[in-house]
Amino acid sequence: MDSQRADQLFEPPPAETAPTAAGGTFETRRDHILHAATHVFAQYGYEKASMRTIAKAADVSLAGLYHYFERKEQLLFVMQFRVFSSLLSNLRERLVGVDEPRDRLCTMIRAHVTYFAEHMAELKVCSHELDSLEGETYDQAREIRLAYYGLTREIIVSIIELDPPDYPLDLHVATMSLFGTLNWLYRWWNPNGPTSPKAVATQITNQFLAGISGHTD
Amino acid sequence: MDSQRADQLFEPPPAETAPTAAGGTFETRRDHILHAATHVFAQYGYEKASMRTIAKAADVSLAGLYHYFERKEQLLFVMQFRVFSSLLSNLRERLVGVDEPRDRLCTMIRAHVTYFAEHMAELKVCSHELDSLEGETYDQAREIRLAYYGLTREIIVSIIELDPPDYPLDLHVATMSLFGTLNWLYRWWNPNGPTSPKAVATQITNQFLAGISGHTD
DNA sequence: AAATCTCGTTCGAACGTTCGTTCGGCCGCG
DNA sequence: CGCGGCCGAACGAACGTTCGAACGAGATTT
Repeated sequence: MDSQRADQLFEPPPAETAPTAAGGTFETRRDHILHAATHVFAQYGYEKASMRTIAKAADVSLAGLYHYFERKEQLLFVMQFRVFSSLLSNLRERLVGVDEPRDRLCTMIRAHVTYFAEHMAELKVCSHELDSLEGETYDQAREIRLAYYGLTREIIVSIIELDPPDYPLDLHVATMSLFGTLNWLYRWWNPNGPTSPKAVATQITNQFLAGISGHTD
Repeated sequence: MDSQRADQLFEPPPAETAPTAAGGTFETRRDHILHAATHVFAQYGYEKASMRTIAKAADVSLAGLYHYFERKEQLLFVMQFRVFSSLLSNLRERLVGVDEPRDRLCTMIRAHVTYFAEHMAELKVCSHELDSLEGETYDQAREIRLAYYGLTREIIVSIIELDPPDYPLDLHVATMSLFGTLNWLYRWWNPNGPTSPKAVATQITNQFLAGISGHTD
């Protein structure tokens, strides 16, 4: 139970344990399994993905899988928690030194789209399986999502204050319409297809900026 | 098998069969079950929703449920097909006589948001369970979705031609960003909450119009 | 140096439950 | 009497999870 506490998820590798495993340290094997599970979740969906399928994808036995993760839910939780956390910390890093509100939004969207392009399966699962966690695990994942939302909303607020649009604009609606666009990407966009990450990020930024600052003439 | 052919889904009630059922005609009971199933799908998700739960929600026995729908998949398919069809036909109706491209977009968004507000569970399932169908049923549902997409895209095209934006704009990206905003509504918007359907529709319209017609000054 | 022990790692096999689906027959109306 | 509507009970399969044993390498004992 406590092994799912957030503050225990990023412990540094415990000194120098010598593993007999075929892949390296405990953490390395754990990451490998999590990575495999993520792709199975992305392909089949959380409910339809079975522990047996995940075990095969990770090249371990069914029982061996349970040596690294106590429950199926833990696979989803740890994955979501890591992704949301790195998404947020990555955004905070990139925003350092960027002061102009419009530049900050541009940075946020580019960071998100870039992260998506590099971690498609992860973000697909994070977008699609938001409600598959329950109880405390759901609350913990939700907490980070809210921080990510809050940060984005503040950026939008500062843009609005700088240049109010002609029409009344609800901030929650504006923020969620941006997240809608971003979180829907996994349904149609292939980062390796004809439309480059940069092109998508630029257009979404332009559209959204013009949308909330725009003047309906 | 053939009972899932699209053209057989909207047959008028077959003359005057006299049902012994507690609710009326065969079609009436079928609709009642479908309605109950939709809400179970919306609450639990398609995979996690069991036929037993659906049967209880519809107030029929498990075996009785199979008298109206051959397979679980058929419940989802018929529901999706009906919703997409009425969404499309409803939009076509409302667009009759509306010629100004911006008015047509406004009509489209208002129609979609209104439909969402009145059929929340249906659209939630349609948005979230797009990949839960397989094979021919998936293709049939996809076909109507594509028609809906095409109609929306054409509206956007005509707006662009009327007033090109300052920046290069990919039409597919623009259309999908609108659908992203609309299809993400079910995650956060409550039509009975403080933000009215009209307010949401108006703001999404304003934002998107300013977004694709906007001039980044 | 050999024997014993410890412990993290791995697995085959099974547990109990729930799933979608089916079958045989009961009921009541025309 | 016949037949569509309906159901209790069961089917086989798949699910998440558990258990006990085997394995191998390092530490400890003899």
